[in-house]
Amino acid sequence: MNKPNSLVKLDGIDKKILRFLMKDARRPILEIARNIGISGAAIHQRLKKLEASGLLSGSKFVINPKVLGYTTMAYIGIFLDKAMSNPRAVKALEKIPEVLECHYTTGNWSILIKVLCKDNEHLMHLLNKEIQQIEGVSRTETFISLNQQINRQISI
Amino acid sequence: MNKPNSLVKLDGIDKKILRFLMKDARRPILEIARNIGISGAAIHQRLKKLEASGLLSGSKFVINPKVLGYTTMAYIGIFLDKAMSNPRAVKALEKIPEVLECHYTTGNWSILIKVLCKDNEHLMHLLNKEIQQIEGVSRTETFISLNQQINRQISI
DNA sequence: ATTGAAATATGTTCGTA
DNA sequence: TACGAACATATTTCAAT
Repeated sequence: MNKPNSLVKLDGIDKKILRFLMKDARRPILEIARNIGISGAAIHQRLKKLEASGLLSGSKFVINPKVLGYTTMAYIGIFLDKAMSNPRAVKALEKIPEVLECHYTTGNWSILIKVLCKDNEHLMHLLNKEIQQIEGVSRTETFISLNQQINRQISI
Repeated sequence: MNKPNSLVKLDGIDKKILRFLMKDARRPILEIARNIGISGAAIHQRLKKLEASGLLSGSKFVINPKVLGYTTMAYIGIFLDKAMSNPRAVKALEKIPEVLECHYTTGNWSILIKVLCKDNEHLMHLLNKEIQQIEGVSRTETFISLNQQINRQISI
């Protein structure tokens, strides 16, 4: 990792390499090398530098939850009692596998979470038996995603 | 891809393989093979089957936007005029690279989007000069993520 | 479904420019 | 930085069980 506030500068070749790998992390380096007309060793060296800079935080296999029967995604705004500390709430939310994201936000709520459930019944159970049961949670507002139309990373 | 409504069943070995690759898409298959005590050829075959089933939607390099100076993430609820069709709004949003996610949601708004900006000024510019300028957008509500505390995929 | 072995391709290191 | 060559690993295919 690099120093906290140093910004990384990418040249055109870095960007080309990253665009390939952001779309497909398993794309062979040598194949990318042939595509952009540079040696594999050079790409290898650049990737090592980018990793050391902290820009690359890893790679992931992306799985399609629908194929496992998870078809209901929702955002839930959570109001916490004044007494309830955010870290304790987050700790409780971490234990719920359906919770994929958790943000401490400005605005109406204390916390905004994204959840993934099999169906509406599963979501209802999650709300009533898991989320609402967390000590300090006073009220929730749920927004079901009927359709996710954009899903991408930062563009470089 | 498999047939629309067929659900995939994973056995323990599939899950082990996927857990490795969901954490690190470039982990060599042979290394996973040695870890779980099965041949590389067997893993290769299982992955091919999982890919054919539609469960694997690919792999991605994950980059850390902070290192590029993008430190402000926000969710924006968008109210659309009755006359405005969702698809046209989505088309306009697709052209804005700061928009990382877009959901058609139940509840207050028509659309909920996630955006990534360099700072608050950038976010303000995005709101006033880009989002609000889209024809049919009547009002927005912004929630800045002060801290993302959970970020993960479905657990298998 | 799984295996080992063979053939092919890739990852990695290093000396040099 | 980039290169090519050499070496170490990994991927992929296949016949056999």
